[in-house]
Amino acid sequence: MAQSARPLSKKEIREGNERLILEAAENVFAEAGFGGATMQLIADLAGLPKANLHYYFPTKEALYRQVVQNIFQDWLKAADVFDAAPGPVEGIGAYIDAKMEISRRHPAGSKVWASEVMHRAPVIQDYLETTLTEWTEGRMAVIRRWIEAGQMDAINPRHLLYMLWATTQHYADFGHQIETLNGGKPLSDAQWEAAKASVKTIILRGIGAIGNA
Amino acid sequence: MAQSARPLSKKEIREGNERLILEAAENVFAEAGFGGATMQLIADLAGLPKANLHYYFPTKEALYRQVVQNIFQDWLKAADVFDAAPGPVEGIGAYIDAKMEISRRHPAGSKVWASEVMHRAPVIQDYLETTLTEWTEGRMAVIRRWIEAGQMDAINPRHLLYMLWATTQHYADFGHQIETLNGGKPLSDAQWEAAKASVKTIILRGIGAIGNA
DNA sequence: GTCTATACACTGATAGAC
DNA sequence: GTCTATCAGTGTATAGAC
Repeated sequence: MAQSARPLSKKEIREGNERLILEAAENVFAEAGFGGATMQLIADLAGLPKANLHYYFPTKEALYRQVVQNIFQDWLKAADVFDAAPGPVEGIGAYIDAKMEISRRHPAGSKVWASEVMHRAPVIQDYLETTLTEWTEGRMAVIRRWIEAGQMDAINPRHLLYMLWATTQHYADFGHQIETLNGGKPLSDAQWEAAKASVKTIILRGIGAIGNA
Repeated sequence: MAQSARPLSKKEIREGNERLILEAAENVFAEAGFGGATMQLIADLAGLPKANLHYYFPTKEALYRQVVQNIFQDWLKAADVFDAAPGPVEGIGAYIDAKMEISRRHPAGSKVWASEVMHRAPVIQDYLETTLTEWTEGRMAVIRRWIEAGQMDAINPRHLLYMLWATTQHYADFGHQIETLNGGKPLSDAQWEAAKASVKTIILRGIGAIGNA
């Protein structure tokens, strides 16, 4: 309601519309896939004429590319908790919490990423080969240090990371299946807490970072 | 090379062509998604004219539906090992092995299923509500009996099942990402064995079904 | 920067000869 | 049962007035 008098600058208009379009695009790409999504659907959801989308993003693929890159950036941020932690209980525990929270709050982004990877990453293959590869190596080194320090069992670090990704993202990517098996209702707050607790308990016990109850 | 003389019966021709088409369709749907797949691509991969596809399957959606139903049937079969087992070590261990083997041998099917669920199951929603719901309830009952018998910890059975699905299917659905992180090469036999061993170790220890090494 | 009208390509599906 | 030719519908992208 503020700034009712001053007209928006061109930069502000651009940023506002781009955000509108990107948010709508993320949802439509998640629901329908790249091929099933149409610029018309995205335009309708964003509340703009279709031609305006092509004004801000030259092609459908350019728009899609921006959506995927934004998602990737969010995920990298969520991983900061990993390094700062003194051991696996804190580090992996916080990482599970962070990724489960992303699955809950931004399921569309997770689905777009999953779809992109399933289709052999036509748009973000370079990210997989550079940024993600380096990130993975770094986190594997952290896990190896925890193992050497006797803070957890000698688990294969790579497959542990895959299990963390798989389990947490499953709650977003297969959210519809989970909801159906929950009687058609979204998980309640308590059910989300139970999910997080189950994942953390099984994995942290499974790698020998905590003892039996 | 046998039967070079006798002409194929119409039934044999139909069955052979349907198998060809279904196999091609599974791969194309997995690679491109439902919206991105075209009847032309499927026809080319099957080595048949496009019009023949419509002779055997009236619409693209009917063909897709058959592909998804076949995948679902395969998965139900793989779950038989669960019930026959005397305890979680054998039951869950064999289930992990079976699902990892499916991810390795039929990754396309897994991807089609994942894509279908991610898009809110437009085709197999009824299966989720009936067959899958019943199957899940049955397996949860088995897990509860194991818990009551003291064969494993009091883990939430539902979230344990989700973790089993997530972890095993990840190796198919995200196979491209895993391959990229493996230097662009598919996992070797030894690496697949390491993957299976890691998953089984973490989960079976995590639920208290086996002790520390 | 916005939006209507439209060009152009492609896809699913069918008709009809063989 | 097979296959070429084709239609109707839809999608991306753009031109051009405002």
